[in-house]
Amino acid sequence: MAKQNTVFKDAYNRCLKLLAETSSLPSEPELGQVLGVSRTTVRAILSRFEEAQLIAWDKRKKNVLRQPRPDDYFPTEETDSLAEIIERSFMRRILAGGAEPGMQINELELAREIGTGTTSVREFLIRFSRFGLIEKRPNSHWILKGFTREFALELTEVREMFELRSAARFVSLPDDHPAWEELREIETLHREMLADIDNRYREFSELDEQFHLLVHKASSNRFIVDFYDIIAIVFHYHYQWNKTNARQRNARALEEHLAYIEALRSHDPAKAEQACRRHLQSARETLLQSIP
Amino acid sequence: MAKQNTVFKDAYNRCLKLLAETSSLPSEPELGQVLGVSRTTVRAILSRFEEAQLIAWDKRKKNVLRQPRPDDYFPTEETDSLAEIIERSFMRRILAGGAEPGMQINELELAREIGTGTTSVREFLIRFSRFGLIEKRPNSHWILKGFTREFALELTEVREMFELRSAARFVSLPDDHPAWEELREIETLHREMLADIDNRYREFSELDEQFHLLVHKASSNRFIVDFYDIIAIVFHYHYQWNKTNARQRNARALEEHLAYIEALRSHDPAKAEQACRRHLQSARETLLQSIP
DNA sequence: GATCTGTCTATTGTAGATAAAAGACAGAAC
DNA sequence: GTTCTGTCTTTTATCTACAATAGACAGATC
Repeated sequence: MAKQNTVFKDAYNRCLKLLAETSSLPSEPELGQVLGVSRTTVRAILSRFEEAQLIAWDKRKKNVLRQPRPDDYFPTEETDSLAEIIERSFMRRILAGGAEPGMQINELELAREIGTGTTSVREFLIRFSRFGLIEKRPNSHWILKGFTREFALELTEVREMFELRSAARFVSLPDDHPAWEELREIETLHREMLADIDNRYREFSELDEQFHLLVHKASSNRFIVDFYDIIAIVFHYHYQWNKTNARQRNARALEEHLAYIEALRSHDPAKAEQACRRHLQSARETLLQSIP
Repeated sequence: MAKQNTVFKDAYNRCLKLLAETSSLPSEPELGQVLGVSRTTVRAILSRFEEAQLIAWDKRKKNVLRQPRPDDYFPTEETDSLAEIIERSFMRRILAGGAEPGMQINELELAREIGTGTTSVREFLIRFSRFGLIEKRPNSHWILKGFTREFALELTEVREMFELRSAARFVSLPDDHPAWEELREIETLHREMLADIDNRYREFSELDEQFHLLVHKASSNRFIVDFYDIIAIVFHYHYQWNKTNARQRNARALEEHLAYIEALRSHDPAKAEQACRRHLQSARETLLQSIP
């Protein structure tokens, strides 16, 4: 197989949802826009819809014939891109399995285990190497440096420098900057989640990422914003992995975020710095606690 | 061709130099150590030496038969790894040629131009993307973000944060830390270069990199040290590219480095910070001046 | 008994091939 | 005249294959 058609399958599934809500589909370019794919893919989807007798398609007319059934959808396993699959497998291995620092990583073995070609694994490792968890020996293997205490400390050190600076920039953003509106929306989400924390605490990870990314973006510095990728991936998998006291930890973090948001709103740099420091410190502690 | 044998050719050339200075070569493992290659490659080199009647090889005896001639060496173009070739071609294109921001980058076209396969170009672009100069549109092309004024400002902002912190760490290193010895050596090189500045100012680039890397390493933070790669590559090509007033600029930078080194030596954080700031500011100005 | 060599195997780096996806262009439909 | 569709070309994502290189092991040499 040369290329997975995951783009097609994922867009197909999303298009099925659109189809469920209307009696006739819009033009090809418009669909492409909405689904974020090219017209080639849109046309492939429409052809398949026609085959499945979901629509009657004649040039500009795309009339819906019937509602989609559950078995019209492609199974979700088939809609993930190869890169996502590799990332998940790899993170599971290094976080859960025997992740001793110094271990060698073998491209071929990884590829076989994941059931994919070496090229994709190799490209993943190259991309992943910027996270500082692995290192390449040219013409030879990769070395796992491990998710160690040092790693966490180095990561949080930089994170704190960057986030403090970003928060300082944030407070001085002009009032008509769209970030303020976004901050307000995020605040609302925080309050909603906190009101129903027992049921919703698992959703915190995503909101956490959204909030901190917004803060980092205020730096207008691509290196600072890009660095947030590293933090996000570490915390993302960290949340999946370490579930002890999750409810309580997340509730506390939500409270801290709210204080932090309020401080940003005050436009007072000193208040913002203080709230930021307080939250970052507890985030750091949480992370460190999870490392043996 | 599956794999270039540049490792072999480069090691062969270096081994020729060793051969010129002795009457018999050491053991295979020792040669591998010295040349930084595996025994397989060492044995390939020895075989070739034998064919070229440079040595008489019988098990542990590797007696030199004649001195190497200039034409025994492989031409230097053949000893560069593919990655180096691609990097150079690419940097030339984006720094010298029409480097309008927003331009699309085409893997296939680049590969054809450089005369290599797409895989290598692709991997290079992935690795290079962490420098923030290009960005990928999945399933589609890369976009050149360009060596712009914003890029330089964002880069120097982070650089200054990192270097100030590293310098602060440096002054508090214990007296027996090897960094102090290295600093002394670097200082000597500075004085030597300054004494013969008219002839040697072109060598500054390399010394500059060595010095700042030493400072960054004091941070003991892999993210800070890794970030220095970006600075190094930008300044490296920048020096090659912008030669106006090179002599004068480099002389000034050398003086600033010496003041900076002295401040580090004083163990006084305030002095170090001041000297660091002063130098970073002029480095920033120099960089900005070269951008249209 | 330590180190070296001969031989063999496993893995990486790179090219080439191919399906999926993007995108360009001309003519058709509004 | 703008937007859409049909068709075609180009480019990317991925697999497979193979030479270069690394690395392992047993027996030879010191």
